[in-house]
Amino acid sequence: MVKITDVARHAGVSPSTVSYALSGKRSISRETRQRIEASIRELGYRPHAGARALASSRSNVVALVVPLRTGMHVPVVTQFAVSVVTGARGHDHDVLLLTQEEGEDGLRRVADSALVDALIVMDVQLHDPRLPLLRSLALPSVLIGFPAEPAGLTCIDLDFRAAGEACVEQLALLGHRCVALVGSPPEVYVRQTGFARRVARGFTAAADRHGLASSIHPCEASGAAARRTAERLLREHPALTGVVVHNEAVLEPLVDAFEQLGLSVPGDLSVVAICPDKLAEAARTPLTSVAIPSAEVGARAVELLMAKLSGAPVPVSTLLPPRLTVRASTGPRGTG
Amino acid sequence: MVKITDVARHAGVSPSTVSYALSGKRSISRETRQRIEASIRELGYRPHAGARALASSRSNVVALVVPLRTGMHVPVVTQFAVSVVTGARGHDHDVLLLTQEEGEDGLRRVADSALVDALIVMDVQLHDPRLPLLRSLALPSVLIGFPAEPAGLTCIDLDFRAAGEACVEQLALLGHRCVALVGSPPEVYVRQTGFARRVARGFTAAADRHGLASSIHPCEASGAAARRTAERLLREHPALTGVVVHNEAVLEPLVDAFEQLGLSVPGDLSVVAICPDKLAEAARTPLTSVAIPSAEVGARAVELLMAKLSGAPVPVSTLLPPRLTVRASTGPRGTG
DNA sequence: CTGAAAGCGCTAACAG
DNA sequence: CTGTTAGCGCTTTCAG
Repeated sequence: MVKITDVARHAGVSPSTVSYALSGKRSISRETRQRIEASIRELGYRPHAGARALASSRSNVVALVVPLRTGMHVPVVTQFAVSVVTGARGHDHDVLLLTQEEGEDGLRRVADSALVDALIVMDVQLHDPRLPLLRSLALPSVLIGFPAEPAGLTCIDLDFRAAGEACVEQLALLGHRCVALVGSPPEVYVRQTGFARRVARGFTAAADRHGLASSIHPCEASGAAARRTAERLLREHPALTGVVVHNEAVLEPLVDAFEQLGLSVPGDLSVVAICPDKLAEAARTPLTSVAIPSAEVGARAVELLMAKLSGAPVPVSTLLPPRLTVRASTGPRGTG
Repeated sequence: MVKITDVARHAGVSPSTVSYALSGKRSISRETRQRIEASIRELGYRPHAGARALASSRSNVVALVVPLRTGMHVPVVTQFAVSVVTGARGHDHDVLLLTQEEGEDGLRRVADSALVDALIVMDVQLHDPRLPLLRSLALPSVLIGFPAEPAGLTCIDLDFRAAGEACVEQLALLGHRCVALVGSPPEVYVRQTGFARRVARGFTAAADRHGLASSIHPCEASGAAARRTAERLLREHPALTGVVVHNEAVLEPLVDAFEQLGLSVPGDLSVVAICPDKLAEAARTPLTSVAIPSAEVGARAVELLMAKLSGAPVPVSTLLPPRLTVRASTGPRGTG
């Protein structure tokens, strides 16, 4: 293994100079730096991560805690994780992958052992048991999703409330008077996941504001459940002409079900989804949708974390504004 | 921060004794060990990962390189990653997440800096550019998937050739005489991914062995492509009664298309999938399938890696035998 | 602008 | 069965 003293000798300087050349923490004459850089390249030097972490109290690794629960849309989580890795690499950090399963002990373990020097936690619940720990930990952290009480933390997410509102606004604009929200599976609401509730709140608030009749329907993530939900909607709300879907798994099955029940989309029924753009575009009937920008959330989360690591102040809350794209699944009421 | 000397003082022993109590590398009297354990608990001691890595030349971290290419089924990759993390934690290791994007440089970086002490690489191509590096690296590695020449490496995967064969055997058993394989998207074949080809080989070999007419059809991962493929199959192969599908994204759309074209499954057409059991079970018509056991592959990969880390010899190749489960999508020929 | 030297916290000989 | 001690490779004062 080639070490810093090897490079120093080869370049005819002291180890500390090599160290400073690498970190940029003090100025080095142009000539010296070039000699050092040449030596590094020539010898193939790579600083020992452990030694560096020991001496500097910085591991340059961030932990990413990913959820494994049912009801989470896997591609969204994955996309997010990938953008975190990419973003972290851009700041010379690596990413340690932790599963929800490890819980608070896992967080404490990687924090106390100085394995990582910051944390990104996904899928935060309204009353997440990890919150007290995260607040007390010396390490900076960024949460994806909003707990009931974000004070003392740093949280980021799509503004799901505004997303729910935007969907209704769009339907109202098109003249619809009776709308329904097909939401996440019941267990997602039960375990008090913030984003599901926020969509529901925004949906209801906007509907009330515009004087629309509205109802909310949690839905399991299966084709059969989608079918049942569609039947129930038509039976219980005969005046229904606008549907907001916040459930990736049932997007296509739901539209299929409506059509098999004799309704055309968007002729008889307009559908607005809250989902990744990719999904909305790929649907047989491309769906008008509010994007879930996983990659952007991931990138921003890393930026926030790096800011905190460098001591910069960051906002407690970062809410990304919803972006609605009109596609083929919406139209004015009564076109059919 | 509480360090090993604090624990040693508190327990009235030397630091090395604490270290040995932790590692188990030499025997400690029952009484001493208990005193040490009590002190550790009481003080909340957690060894500094960097210091430990520096002194022991072991980071207890393994790198996992995940693919990001199109045509990979995201849930399969994710499931695999999760089982690697879980397995690694079971051996007191953590997992560093790397993306394919980083390529060979990324591998070299984490290896040379001693950030990790072993590698798991997914989605290995037949002539993967990382192979020479992996062969030359001092670190042990395990590959998911088989390159053209696995000598000098450690590879594990489902036996996709046998999987392709098993599907055909099942169809032959049911009396089918003309079969087709709907495969991965064309780009997967083009970039020479081993598993796609192996399925095709097994499929063809078994068909020939049983005297069945057979054909192979790569298929894009979209509903529209599934529909086109279905139409084409019926047009070009009117005698077709058995279809093997190795493409998670088109499973449901393909069956839907067949039915919309007037064929019943399994009445007129039997369908066998190669996909995760979950998908096969969740389909509207539960699909007879050969399982893609991501979790098992991940767990086994970790076991192989840990064996290598401990110096034990491991086989170059580990092929998991296919497991076929009969569900509702297959039946004897001519039932319709 | 550069060097010398003192650790960072832990492990693993070596010694008993 | 336990203690002493010499590093592991790097960063960062302190000194010049």
